[in-house]
Amino acid sequence: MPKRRPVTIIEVARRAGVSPSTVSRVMNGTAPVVPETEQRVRAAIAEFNFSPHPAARQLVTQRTNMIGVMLPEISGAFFQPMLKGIEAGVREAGFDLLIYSTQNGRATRQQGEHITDGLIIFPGSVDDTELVRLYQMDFPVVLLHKTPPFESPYPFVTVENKSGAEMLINHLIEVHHRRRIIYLRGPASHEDSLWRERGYLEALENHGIPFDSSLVADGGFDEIEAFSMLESMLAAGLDFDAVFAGDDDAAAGVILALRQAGREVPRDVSVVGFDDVPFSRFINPPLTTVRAPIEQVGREAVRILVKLIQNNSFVQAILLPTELVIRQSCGCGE
Amino acid sequence: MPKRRPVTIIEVARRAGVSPSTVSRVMNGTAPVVPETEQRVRAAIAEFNFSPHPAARQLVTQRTNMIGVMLPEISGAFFQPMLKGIEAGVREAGFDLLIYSTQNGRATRQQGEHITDGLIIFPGSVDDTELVRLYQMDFPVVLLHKTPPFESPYPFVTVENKSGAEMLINHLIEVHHRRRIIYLRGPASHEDSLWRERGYLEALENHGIPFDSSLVADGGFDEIEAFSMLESMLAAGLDFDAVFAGDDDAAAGVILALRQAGREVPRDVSVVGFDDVPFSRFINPPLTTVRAPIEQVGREAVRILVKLIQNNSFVQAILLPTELVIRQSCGCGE
DNA sequence: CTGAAAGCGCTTACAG
DNA sequence: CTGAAAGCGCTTACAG
Repeated sequence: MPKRRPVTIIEVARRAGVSPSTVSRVMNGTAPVVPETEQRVRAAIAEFNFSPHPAARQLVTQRTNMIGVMLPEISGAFFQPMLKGIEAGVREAGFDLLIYSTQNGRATRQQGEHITDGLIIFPGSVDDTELVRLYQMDFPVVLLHKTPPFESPYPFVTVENKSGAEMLINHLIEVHHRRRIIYLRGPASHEDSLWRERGYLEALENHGIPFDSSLVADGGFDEIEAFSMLESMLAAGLDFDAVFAGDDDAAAGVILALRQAGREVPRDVSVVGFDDVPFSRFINPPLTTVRAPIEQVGREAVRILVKLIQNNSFVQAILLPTELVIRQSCGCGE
Repeated sequence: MPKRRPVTIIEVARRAGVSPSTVSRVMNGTAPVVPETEQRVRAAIAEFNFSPHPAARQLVTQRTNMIGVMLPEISGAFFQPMLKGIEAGVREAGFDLLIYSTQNGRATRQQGEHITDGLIIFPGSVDDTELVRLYQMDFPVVLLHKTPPFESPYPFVTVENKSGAEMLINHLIEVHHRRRIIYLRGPASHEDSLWRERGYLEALENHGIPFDSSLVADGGFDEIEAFSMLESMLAAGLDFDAVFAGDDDAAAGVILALRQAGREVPRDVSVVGFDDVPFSRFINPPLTTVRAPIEQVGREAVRILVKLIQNNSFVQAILLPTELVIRQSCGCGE
């Protein structure tokens, strides 16, 4: 706790021989000020290295100048580029960034609307009734990778999951002649997983491959979880020649489990992921995946949120395109 | 911006038939209140779902209940576990987490001391004169992976870089008989890099291997930078049989450059990293490295910072132990 | 145990 | 163009 109290607007005003109102006006450019006065004020501000106390300003303006992001936990390779995009956007817009990780289900979010001018919300961090409550009080929110509940039509931004997954499965079928393709689902709260599954299903159907429910299981978009799921599928003697791991983290776990079981990737089994996170090109073999513009998703979300905060104008949804990235885990370029 | 103004302490007081003071006292447990009154107050609070306005409280208590972390940019695999540890610590202590990425050198930090009760500072994000300024006003700060300037003896937490690097190099020399070992430095502002270099030097010396300055270059603790550095060393025809990449990110870049040049890892060249970030076990070949307890570093830093904020009691420094993690990029277990 | 009053550091009508 | 005053929503001595 600072011993030496920071200087206030009063002392600056006194120094410049004006009223606090005038200092406020030059700082905020909120009313015309005679140039000569302005000079004196600026000099005093500089001399004291004055910066206004945010809490005081917040109290009267009712704006916090902060944007919050709510996420269930800080994990996964996905997280870094996403946060990077959000941070960049927030900074550009002149806001500060508050991180809420609702880890362990602790409900700190109660005050989310007090401490923040708007919220960016990840799947799994805020439940629908809370969302509705926020909507009813007109609080600015943008959803990430998640469509809003009917009663709170907030804008959302996500990526083309379905067509991305379809490209992936088409490739596996058409180029590598795989037919027994496992799909590992993500957490139930992630719509990404749902759409990817639909893409998977549709690609199968388009190629006349009958759906086998024993090939679909939970991978949690997570290395460890995908690893153990694959282990048990292997132990159960399941017959398959490819796996679409759900995302890249899960794909890393899958490849490890396969190797440990003596199955060679991609010779025996093709493995593909989703997202193209930074490490995907480095793993063994380099991962064939779909590039999701994660960082850009974060940026867009902030852009929309800031508009919401400022003008109340808003778009309904943004769907960013995905792109097939062929490396070697599918069987190409060996 | 919320249309429906949130309810204030006044309305709660009115509802409960008491004064705002009393409501404040039951909320903060700051003075004894007759049980029966307390009941009424609690009922009113619950009825209105009241939560006090943070800015108002801040203004009078001069505490923000926020901890800030300053970092130069959100990147590197290192970042995720570190932030995870910090987040967990902050949450545990009942604070909120503010992220300042001083990307592009934008100086938002000006108000860091206003908006935050204490700061966790990464190398490269805040310069020494700013640090001294903060110290002079008794502002709580903990440094990460960085020792403080003489005039501002803040506590810091870091890991055993030197002995970690030494273990690594010893292993390369003793087990794999490497003698021409490249060391790739990190950014100049990172003391980690310095200490690792010292460990490298000492291990060399202990084995009677003469130091060759042409084997030390900049890798930036970064995939891309390490990749190009290795490319140019290769192009220059430099003779070497191992590379200590500085950290794991750089190691990934190094391995890629080596492979692209037709050098096989680890047969032709051993490669080792530092940190043991999550992806290191997945790359090809699995990376031999040193495990730095990154998440724990974050947690410790918060713990110390919170003590600083509360009691002003403090420790000088914390040095967390590192541990050799042998996988295959060094040449083991092939 | 409880209330009335002052005050935290700003901004913003309202006068002039 | 500028100042005096009120007020943002709390907390905390000060009385009682």
